Amino acid sequence: MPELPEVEAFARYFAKHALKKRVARVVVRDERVLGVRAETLSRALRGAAFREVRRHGKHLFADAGRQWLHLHFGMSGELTAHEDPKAAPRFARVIFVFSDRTCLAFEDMRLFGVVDLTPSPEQYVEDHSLGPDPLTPRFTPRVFSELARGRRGAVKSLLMSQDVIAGVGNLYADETLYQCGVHPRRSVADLSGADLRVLHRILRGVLRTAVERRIQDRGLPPRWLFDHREEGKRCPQCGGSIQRTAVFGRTTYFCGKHQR
DNA sequence: TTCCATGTTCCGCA
DNA sequence: TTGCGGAACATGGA
Repeated sequence: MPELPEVEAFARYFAKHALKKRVARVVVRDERVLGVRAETLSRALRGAAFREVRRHGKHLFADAGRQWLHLHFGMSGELTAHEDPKAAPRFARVIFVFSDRTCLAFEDMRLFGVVDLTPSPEQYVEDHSLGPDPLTPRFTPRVFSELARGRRGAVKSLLMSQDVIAGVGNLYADETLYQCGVHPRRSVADLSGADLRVLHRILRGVLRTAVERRIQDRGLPPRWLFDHREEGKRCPQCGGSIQRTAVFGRTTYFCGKHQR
């Protein structure tokens, strides 16, 4: 489930369980999640202590001194801390073992995640043409309007394009449009300046609320679309019928009555 | 057994 | 150039 709010919760979890601890060794159980050679990763981290953790969109970065550890969670990645490395679960692909013998496991059942190294978060963002993180002050309504200007595609595509906004995936794109009452296939060119300002405000509200909930390990509000992602279900806001379609190659749910 | 899944990337086409 | 559809990646669950 890792989109921006989940990754923010992972960042807090990382800070709690891994920051300021010295890395004793790195156990690579499955090299397929690595973006660097196992030996390179080990050499970069062994003996180092993570000094700071940062997040940009769905990407997590931890300062290991000369380099930063970069984690991307793909479809099914998550972090879990354990008292004993031997207790790390089945899908733990990489395990960071600390000198106090506790460990942090990068779990990823479906193997779409990535563990690698980068010179700095800024460099990574630059190299991968990531857009601004929508929860930073830099992401103003004006910046959002400029990013949207000139785009012809569907508004859902805009929200999910990582080079426009970093961190919004399928679920939170649907959620935002649902709360705005905007149809996911509505053309960006068709949105007024006022529409874009509303979209910007609701997007940030959705993400902020989701971050709070995820940090507390709670579910999302019952009146959100989130728990009603099923064709034919009743819309908790207007009683309309939830529809299913595909936009931007992803399964998309929306209310056929109040999203226009 | 078949279909589907919260992500990214690449190719081909309009 | 931009944007989109579709496929591919790997694996488990409904």
